[in-house]
Amino acid sequence: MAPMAAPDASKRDAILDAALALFAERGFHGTAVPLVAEKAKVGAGTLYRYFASKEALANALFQRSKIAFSSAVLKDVDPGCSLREMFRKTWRNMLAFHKLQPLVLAFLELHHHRSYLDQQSLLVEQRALGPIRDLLAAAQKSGVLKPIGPEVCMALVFGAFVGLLRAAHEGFLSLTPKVIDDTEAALWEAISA
Amino acid sequence: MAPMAAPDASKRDAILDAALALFAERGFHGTAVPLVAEKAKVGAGTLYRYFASKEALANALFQRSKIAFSSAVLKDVDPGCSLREMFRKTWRNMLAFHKLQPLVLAFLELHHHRSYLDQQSLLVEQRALGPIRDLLAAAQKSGVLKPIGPEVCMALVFGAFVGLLRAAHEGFLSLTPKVIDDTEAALWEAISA
Amino acid sequence: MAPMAAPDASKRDAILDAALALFAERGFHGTAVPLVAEKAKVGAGTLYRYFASKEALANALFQRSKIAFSSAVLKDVDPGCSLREMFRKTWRNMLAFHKLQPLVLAFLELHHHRSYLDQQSLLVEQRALGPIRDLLAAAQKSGVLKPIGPEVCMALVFGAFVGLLRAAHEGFLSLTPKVIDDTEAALWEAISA
Amino acid sequence: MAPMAAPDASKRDAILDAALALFAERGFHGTAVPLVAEKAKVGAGTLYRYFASKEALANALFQRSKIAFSSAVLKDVDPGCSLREMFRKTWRNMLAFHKLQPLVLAFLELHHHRSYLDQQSLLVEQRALGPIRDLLAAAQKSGVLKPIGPEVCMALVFGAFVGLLRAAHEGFLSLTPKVIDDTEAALWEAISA
DNA sequence: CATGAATGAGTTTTCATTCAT
DNA sequence: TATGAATGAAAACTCATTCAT
Repeated sequence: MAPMAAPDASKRDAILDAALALFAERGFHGTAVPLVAEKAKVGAGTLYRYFASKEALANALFQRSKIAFSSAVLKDVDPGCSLREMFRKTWRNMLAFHKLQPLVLAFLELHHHRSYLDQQSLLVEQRALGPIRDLLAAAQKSGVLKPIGPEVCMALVFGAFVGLLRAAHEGFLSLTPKVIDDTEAALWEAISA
Repeated sequence: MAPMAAPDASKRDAILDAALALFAERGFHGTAVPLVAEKAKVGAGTLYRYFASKEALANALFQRSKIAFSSAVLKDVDPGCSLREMFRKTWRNMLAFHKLQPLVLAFLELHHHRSYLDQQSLLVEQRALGPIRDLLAAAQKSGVLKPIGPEVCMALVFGAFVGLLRAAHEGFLSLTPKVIDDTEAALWEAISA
Repeated sequence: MAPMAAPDASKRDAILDAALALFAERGFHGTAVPLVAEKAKVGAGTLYRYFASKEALANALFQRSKIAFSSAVLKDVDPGCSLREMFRKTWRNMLAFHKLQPLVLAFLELHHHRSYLDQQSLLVEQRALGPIRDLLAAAQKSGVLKPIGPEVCMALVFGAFVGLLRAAHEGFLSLTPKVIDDTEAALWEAISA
Repeated sequence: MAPMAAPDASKRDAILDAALALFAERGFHGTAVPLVAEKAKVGAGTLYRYFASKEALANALFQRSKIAFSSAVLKDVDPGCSLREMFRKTWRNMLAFHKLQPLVLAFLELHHHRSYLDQQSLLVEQRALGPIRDLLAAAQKSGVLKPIGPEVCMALVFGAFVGLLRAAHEGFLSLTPKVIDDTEAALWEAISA
């Protein structure tokens, strides 16, 4: 009944990609399903062969996006490096991801997902943030970071990141290499002990 | 024809308040107009005597909210004080505003308004941020703050603020006085020269 | 949320009447809601102000129909009469009802309602048949009727009645006064001791 | 173009059997074609190699069912016997058929077929009932049965039969041997002169 | 003026049928 | 020949907006 299995993965991806672009731009409630289908170049009914409902589509997209971003954040971050170096790499990863896939972050961070996220998606979100949280917790214990709690630290850094994206998105500033380096340095001062 | 003027301001406010609660919770597209009318205890038709359309209502609400928040941010900030003191006051104002009117910030910051904001609203937003921007620009010129551009500075601080709100909203942390003071100190380190 | 209350009873009745005609002809699943609305001369959305769903409409119609028919069956049946007389009156009531409101019986008896009837409707059906069942049970106890159980007796008589309706409906026979009297006599022989 | 001929009779029967089960339970309009195909363990497209349309399938099923039942009714009815004996045998045949193939009668009698039956099906129905009608006509001429017309007689007996099935189906009574004998006797009294 | 019942265009979703494999 | 993924027309239902009262 619930066709979560994918007979044609490329079509499934096309639908997810179309949904990403539209949800990022207009939000979940502001996007009509036939519009997603049209952008994915499939019939409206076809979409329902891959996702049981509009909500199921949004959840699948949310999970794919969360995993993609959180994987990218810690990519090539060498645990042997100093925390200073790891933070620099992490920050650059985040901005590189934004450059490569701006829609993923626009979808994840510019919108409020509460009204349709299911348990599974919340779980995925928790798991995705786990490694980052753990890293911060260890760094705070070691005394390199301020003892303000890993959640607070994440909220500050990630909030600032989203703030920059949003400002860039709305044309208030441009994410030049200088801005990236400046903000990275500033945030390191904010969180380092 | 276009009844932008309101014969009964209290009724208009009731509609805006109802819209605030519902838009903050479910977003613009997820909220039905008759529901707003019901919550405001007016007839659905009456709402249209005060606002030309659902979009017009959302824009009016956005403007009221932006102005309310930006006024609160600089409230009682003494220009004679040190910038350090002014920043502390500003930060506390932001969190006090959140405590008093959490829905206003939930509406403004948890949702994406692009799809319905009109020129007027964008203008109001610009104007509301002007004084803060000017203050930061002056502080950067004077060398108290890092020379990272007032927009970047605002994006960092305000983004971090929203990040904290969001994390609190989703239950990851609690905005205790200690957290407020810690984050204020951390962000001052981030932006001060 | 569920608008079972009726602001305009005549419109509600118009919808029920339209649904009766269409459901009787094409059945529940074979009838589109907009068709019902059109026949009732209301907008498609209006129908949903009076009935929460297509199922709710069908249940309301079922209940109205069951009550109408079961009331008609025992109408003016004098408990002082002989059972023979009461049966004759009952039989004539059933056929008179059919003549007056053929659609009600077509809806009730030509279709299968299982897939959408709710608990309330089943209860109404039970209650509607109660008096008839009781009458038959008493008559069997008194020895006037064969001791075959009131349910069996009802099934025979009512089944034969529906069989006649169906045959008439399909053009195999005509319900003339002679047929009505003949069948009444025949069925009396079937059930009387 | 119209593949009324079937290359593989067993597959055709599987489809008819699947349709029988589903149509009996949910009715024609309430049953999805892919569901029929799935239950028949054939592809959805295959079904259309055996039946030109959903309607054609329903008509074929109706005809098969009508013929099966009407054949069963007069099975082993010895024309040399008394009419009393023939009626008894007929009645038992009907109930035996119900016991063996309850779905066939549920499909035929619990639903209304008007909206999709074609001319051919109506003809088959007529022909199937012919022998029974002829037998009754002869019996009425001979004076053994009441002179109420063979159609009326059939409507009474067959209607009562369906009434019993329906009551049993809905749990109001159980078709025990005693009930079967009692009703047979009662109906004989109803129709015999 | 205020209302809220009425509406029809728009929403999500289903399904009879086709056709590329 | 058999398949089942694909489809778009149509289903049930919602909602921004209007207008008679």
